[in-house]
Amino acid sequence: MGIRIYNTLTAKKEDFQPLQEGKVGIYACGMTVQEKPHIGHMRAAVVADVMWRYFEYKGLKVTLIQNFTDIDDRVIEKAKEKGKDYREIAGQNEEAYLRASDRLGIRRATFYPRASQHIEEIIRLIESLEAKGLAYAVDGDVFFKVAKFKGYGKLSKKKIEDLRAGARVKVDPKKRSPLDFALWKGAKEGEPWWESPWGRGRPGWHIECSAMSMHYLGETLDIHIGGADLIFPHHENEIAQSEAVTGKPFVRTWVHNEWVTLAGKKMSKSTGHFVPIEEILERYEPDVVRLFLLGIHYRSPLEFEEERLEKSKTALERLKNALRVDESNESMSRDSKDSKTHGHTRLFEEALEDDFNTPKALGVLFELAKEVNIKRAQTGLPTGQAGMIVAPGGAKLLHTLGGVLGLFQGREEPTDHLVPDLMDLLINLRDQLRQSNNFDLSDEIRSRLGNLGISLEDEEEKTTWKRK
RNA sequence: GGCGGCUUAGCCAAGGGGUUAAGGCGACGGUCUGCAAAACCGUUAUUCUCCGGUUCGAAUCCGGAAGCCGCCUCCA
Repeated sequence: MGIRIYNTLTAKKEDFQPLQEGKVGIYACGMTVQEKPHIGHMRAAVVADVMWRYFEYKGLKVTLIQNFTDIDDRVIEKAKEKGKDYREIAGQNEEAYLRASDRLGIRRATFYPRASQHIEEIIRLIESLEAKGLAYAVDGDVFFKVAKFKGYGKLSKKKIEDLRAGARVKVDPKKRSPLDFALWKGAKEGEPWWESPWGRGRPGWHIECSAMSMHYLGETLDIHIGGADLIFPHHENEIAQSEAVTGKPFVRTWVHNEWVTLAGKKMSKSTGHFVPIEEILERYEPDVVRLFLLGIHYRSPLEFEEERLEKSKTALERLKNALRVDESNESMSRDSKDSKTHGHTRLFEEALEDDFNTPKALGVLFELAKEVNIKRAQTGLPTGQAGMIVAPGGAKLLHTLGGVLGLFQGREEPTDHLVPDLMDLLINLRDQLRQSNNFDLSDEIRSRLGNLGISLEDEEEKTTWKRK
């Protein structure tokens, strides 16, 4: 079975076939950097990250382009508000984004182009639209003539007539039709600008993605991914601009993720109704957040609740406990011929190949964890050694498959040996107390370590410790 | 007004015409343990919002109702 992906354009799951054998080009709509990134931005990024990891697991080479919209009305507004240069605002939020992205183990995109760095390509694109009679300039602004593009509305399933009826936004009087959208905006006093054939100005919001995606990935992209709120008008407009110029299909598979909600309502930068990702990462380790995000299918809304993060935390512990094996033992790296684990691999792959069904894939991981634990219980060996017996097929596989979801990547592991050495010392002394039946004192040690965030587990042959 | 989505156990969440309706969290009982922890075993949905229909057979398909959410405007 190959990979099947739900395509917004056709409203169906389709067999995915890259344009070029063995290579996948993905363009991910990134954030407009007028505000801090929130958990919703990370959801979109994690979805793209898992796609990348799965494609790679299947031997495909992925190029992922993710833009930053650094020049746009909102960013300018924010800069004015704070009395700063727009580049400063954009830079700060970009950094915050990348910091959170790195912590969550989201792979760095191949490139992170910025709108402001591709003005030339943008201008060329607008010029060809103008030459083809699909764009018109009015007083320094340039608009796209929507009526001239057949198929407008095919992505969002909207009819032009309905849109007209529903238009409730004040229409720019310069537009010939309310549906037309800006490709280029003339600069007002005090705004950043670039020279152009239409005078000083800046690009409209939609054109940058067409220009940059085609610049890096070619005229037809395998996959374009973004939040469902971008379907209309953003992606609809991207299709219009791009296809009007090239005459080729712009994107083969459109992927849209649903959002993260807060109290049932969509998070949004513009309303301030959101939880910044950095605030969450102060309280939860990255894998907990990943588990939280992947615990529901990407096309369903996900409610942000503390309780769910807590559940994810406990659930992650379960996986990590199954994973605890003695890494010094070389049997860890052996491959297994265990048919049962092959079954798990197949189920895991089937889940992800069915439109990236991560909740189902996680279910397989939990079942696998159980297998590992059962073997451990049967052999009656302490964690490390029993882990080793099933590790090649069990714990090792769990680690590998978890890795496809971006879990257990060993980020932020302490490199300092002092703590482990001190723990060995403490455990050793406590063992002596236990052997002499001094349980009051040994329990006190355990309890006080607990207060420091360290839990001890006494097994038959040895005591293990971990951070809570 | 136009268009789309969702409703599965105490909570979260897969499934999507026919074997026992995945999995996680929680709860209860048991095993193990000096006591714990971790882990294991057992119990926790005769039923999938409601009402009709199609079918030998529906949680799954069709029609309708109710509730919730979204897009049509900046948003991941």
